[in-house]
This record gives sequence, C-alpha cells and structure tokens, in this order.
Amino acid sequence: MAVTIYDVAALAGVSPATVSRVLNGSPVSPEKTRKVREAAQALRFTPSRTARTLRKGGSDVIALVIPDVENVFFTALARGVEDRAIAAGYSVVLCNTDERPDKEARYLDIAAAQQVAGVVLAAAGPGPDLDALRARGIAVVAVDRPLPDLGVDVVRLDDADASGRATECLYGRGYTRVACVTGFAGSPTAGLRAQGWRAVFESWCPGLDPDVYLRETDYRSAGGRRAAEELLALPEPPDAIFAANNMTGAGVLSHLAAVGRTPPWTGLAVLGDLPWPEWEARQVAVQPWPGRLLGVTAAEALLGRIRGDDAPPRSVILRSDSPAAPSPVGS
Amino acid sequence: MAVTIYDVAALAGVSPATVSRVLNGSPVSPEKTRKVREAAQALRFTPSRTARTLRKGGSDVIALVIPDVENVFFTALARGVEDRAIAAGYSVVLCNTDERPDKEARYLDIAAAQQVAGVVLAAAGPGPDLDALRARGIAVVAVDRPLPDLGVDVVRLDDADASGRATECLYGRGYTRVACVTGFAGSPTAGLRAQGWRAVFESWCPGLDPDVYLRETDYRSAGGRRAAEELLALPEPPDAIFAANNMTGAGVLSHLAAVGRTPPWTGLAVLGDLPWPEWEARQVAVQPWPGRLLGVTAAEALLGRIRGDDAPPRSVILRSDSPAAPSPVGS
DNA sequence: TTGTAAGCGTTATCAT
DNA sequence: ATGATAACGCTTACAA
Repeated sequence: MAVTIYDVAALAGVSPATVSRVLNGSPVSPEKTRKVREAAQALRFTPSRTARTLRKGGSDVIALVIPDVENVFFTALARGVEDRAIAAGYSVVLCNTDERPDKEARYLDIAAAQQVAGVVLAAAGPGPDLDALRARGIAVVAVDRPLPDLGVDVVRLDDADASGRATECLYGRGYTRVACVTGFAGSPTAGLRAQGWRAVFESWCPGLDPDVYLRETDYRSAGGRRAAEELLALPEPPDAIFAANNMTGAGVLSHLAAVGRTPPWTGLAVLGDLPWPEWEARQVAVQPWPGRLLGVTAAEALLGRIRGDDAPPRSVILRSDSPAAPSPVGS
Repeated sequence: MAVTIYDVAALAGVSPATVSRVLNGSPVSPEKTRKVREAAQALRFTPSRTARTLRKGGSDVIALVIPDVENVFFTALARGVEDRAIAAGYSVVLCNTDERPDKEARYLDIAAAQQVAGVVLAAAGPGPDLDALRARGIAVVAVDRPLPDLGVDVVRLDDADASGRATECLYGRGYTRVACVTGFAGSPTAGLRAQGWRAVFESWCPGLDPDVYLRETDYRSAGGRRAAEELLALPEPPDAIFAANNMTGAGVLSHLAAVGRTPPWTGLAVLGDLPWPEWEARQVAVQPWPGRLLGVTAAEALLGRIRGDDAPPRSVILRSDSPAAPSPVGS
C-alpha cells in the first residue's frame, strides 16, 4: 500500500540500505544520493516512523502530560517545553488529563507503549504509575507538582515561599486580615501554598484561627467564586484574599465584581497570571508564576536524561520573583 | 531490555501467539489465559504499540492539530474531539502549530509517519500539504477553517451568517454605526466574517464606505486593541464594534476599558466566548461559537472515515444560534 | 562506498 | 485451541 524504502531503492537502482543512509546522512556517493533523492521525491516517500522507532528502540517525540489545557499556566508551560524541545530536534505532543488519574494512566501507558523519548508530567494525582515507563527506560520529569519518592527529577516553584510573599504583600498594602483560597486537599501544592500563607497570617493576626480564613477548593474558577462568597459572609470577614492559583483567583475576582467589591475594596493577591491580564490585573497583586520558565527548565532536565545523564534524581526549585506592582488605575 | 511477549510466553509455558491471543481476546483455554495473565502481571508487561502499529498498519491515536492552544475556542474544540474519540476507544494528542505553517507541516508529517488513525486539522495556512497523509490513507477532517479543493471533509460554522447576526444585533440595540475588526487578510474565515458584517452595515448605513470601518488584524488580542484604537480615532468614529473572534474581541474590550468607554458606551459584539465570561460578558453581545460542538461533529465525521466510509468529501456547516442576551449589570 | 541479511515486537496465516 | 512462521518497514553489523 504505502511506499517503502524498497520502492525507492528499486526506482533509484540502489539497495534499501543506501536509501536509509541517504535519509540519515551516512556517507553515500553524490550521484546515488541524487538518484535516491529524486526517487523519493517522485514517489512522495515518507519514511515510517513506526518502523524506525521499533528498530531503533526509541522515537524523537516528547509527551507533555498536563491536567488542564484551559489553564494559561499550563499552556505557558507547554510553550516552554515545546520551544526547548523543538530546538533540540524533538517534537512535543500534548496530552490533557483533565485532572483525572484514569485519563492520566491511559496517556502514560500510551507514552510508554509508543516509546516516546521522554515524558514531562504535571501530575493529576499523587501517585501515578510510572512502572511501564521505567521498564522501558523512558525518562520522566515531574513538573509543577512534585512526585515524592517516585525517583524522578522534579522541577517546580517554591510554593510556600511565593505564597508567603504574596500574602505579605497584601499586609504591606495595609490590609489587616488576609484569607486564603487554595487547591483541593489532596494536592501537594495546595498544602504548601496554604502553609506559606498560614505562617504570614499567624504573624500578622496573632490570636485569630487561620482555619476560619482558609478555604480548600478545586483549582478552578467556580471553586474560587464559592470560596469568596463564603469568606465574605463570615461574621468577621477578611478584607483581603490570597488566591493560590490563577483560576481560583479569577473566580474570587468574579465574585468580588458581582458584589461590587473589586480591589482595592477587597484586597486580592493571586499566584500566577490571570487569564485576562490587561483587564484584570489592575488592582490585583500578581505573584509571578512563570510557566514558560518552568517548561524550559523541565525540558532541559529531560533532554539531559534522554542523553544519558544517570545521576541520582534531582529536585530543582525555582524561585518566584516579588509580586508585580499593580498598574495604575485606567483614566 | 524491555519485556516482550516472548518473555511472557516462556514464563507462562505457552507460545507467543497464545499470549497475543489472550491480549486481543481471541479464544484461548481458561487455564492458559490465567497463566498468561499471571505471567504478564508478574513481568509488568506492556505490549509495544510501536510493533503493533507496524504490524497492523495503523494505530488508535487521533491527532488534533490546532493553531493556538491559548485560545479557549480551540481548547473547547479539543474537548469535543477528545470526548467523542475517547468514547470510541481512541486517544487524542494535541499538536500546537502556533499559526505557523512550518510547524504545521512538521506535525502533519509526524502524524503521517506515525500512522495515526486520523487527523482533525484546524489549519494555520491556506494550503497545508496533505499528500503524506493521503499516501498512507489516513483520514483528515478540516475543522473551523475550510480547506478548499483539498478533497477532505470540512466541519465548520457559518461565518458570514453569524457575523451578520451579531452585527444586526448591535443595530437592533440602537447603535447607528457598527465597525468591524476581523482576522488577517489571508484567512478564509476572516473574509467570510467581514463579508457577513459588510452586508448588514451597508443596509443600515447606506452611503458610508464600509472599508473605512473595517480593520484586518491577526486573530489575537493585541490586534484587537490596536484596531479599536484606530477606529475610535476616526473623524466620525463608530458607536459600536463587531469583533470577529474572541481574542480580538478581548483586545477591543481591553482598549475600551482603558479609555473608559466600555459597553454600553460603545457597543460590542463578539464572535465566540470571551476568555473570561463571568466578568466580561455583561454588556457584550456574545454570538455563540460552539467549539465543543464543532469538535464533536468533526470527530464523528473522522470516525466515520476511519471506519471506511468513502463517500465523496462532505461539508458540514453548523449554524450558530442567536446572540446571548447580555446579563444584567451587577448589583 | 555499497549490498546482504538479521533483527526490532507484534499479529495473522496456516498447519496441527 | 494452539504452535511455528512469515510478514510489517526500517536500521545496522558484517561483508565485499
């Protein structure tokens, strides 16, 4: 059916091996090279990556597995991974797990069975099964969400530190009681971020019970909205809120807008860029959460592993910069 | 290195063929089935999809090639394709072309060489090279952006009709001069959308030159902002703007906000959901642009082709509903 | 430099 | 029902 190197070889009057050599840049006489090129052209020959991968025991595709394509943080991450990987001659395919461990397991299986060169994984659950990948010697780098004790490289940001700084920033602007909306309880990052907030809260609001001002939700917009509603309905409501990721921050802001209490009436600090920067960021303290940088760094680590670096697993923790100053209010 | 069916066969005391049969549900005696299962389990065996694909001449992966992962329309589209494809037992990988024909060509090549089951393509350029795919008999469905004369199924929305309706809606609300911000000149959809607007403009504003009130930009936020700025600076500025996609609409809105002329001061209708619905949609007429539905429909068409439907290429044009009524202004 | 031939790990055919 | 065996399309020793 499809045209193979044998067809090309026949048309060019050479052996299949020679065709393969031309394709891969092994030394071949100029004349035969030309003939092969022409024949390939004429037959519109596309080499089968499947066969090549089978034979060579590996491909040049990197799988990037993320929990939410709709989150700008992960798309930025994707761009970072993509840029770095493409520069190194690899291609990147995205797999969206929708925060569901079952979908994640499926994609990891496919990646293993497909013999991808490597996997960058922003895990949906705490304990993904990496055995299939490991059995095939496929490199894995965990990104954003650490995978403790799974023996893989981890590239992430300093959740607790950044959260503390964002919270601090709100107190620094004169707010006196800063609540926290973090991710769901099972998520490691949610815990770390809450912890970063809690330390600052306790130092500025001694005597107050932090748990009253902490809400755990999914990392989605709807959860942020609900949490904001609850917090503002407290007998002693907070005058500012720290949102532990961009989507919940968006949700909080949405609720504030609905009740006419947008910043600076109620303070708001968010970890990560809002999906809608120019319009929203005005009075919101945005703590940088550099997805692209994370992606580039993760890709770098993965490429190192692919090239055979077999040092013990490393953990890279990037530091988030200080919150951006709010832009001046529009005319 | 990796464990193969031979290892499993040896451990189970059967032939490789039997192992394969167990894996694929061919009739095998219960006892041997059990033994094989146990052996596979014990060895943590993952069958090589590469070998299987090579042997069977096709895989069960569908490639979805989109120009912009950061656009909510395309992520919605992706979800539609994904849901439908997964339900049919396929997996979906996303390839982001970043609106660049060269990246697109690369991913199409990979898809062909990887022998994916099919491709859903939202094209970056007007004339992608589908020969490699065609040579391998891989089904392709064009989505959102038509590929004239390439002999593939097309699933898209009625650009001109929806644009006309969105424009009409603004006039219906009392605005008297509606400008248009569409996509870049090369894009087929940009032309169709401008055309839909133009017809309505000419009937409401006879004697005025439409070209004065038409701006072509990229389909990005920055372009929308710039276009809005230009339009409002006209000697006889429009009192409303129709934005031909969500990102440009976002840009327009951003500029309106910057100069304190958000709707309803200046009317705004947008084709497609804004990235930030709860917060922004208030006074904006949003013409539905159902990405998910489009994705589902495209996947459906593709699955049909994969299953062997070889009718002549079809063109499906879905109709967009009427603009959503603006939500009431917040308290 | 070039050709021959042996795999890579499956599945399908054909016997048994 | 099961086992041997030949593909699938490519790369790579090994020879020439």
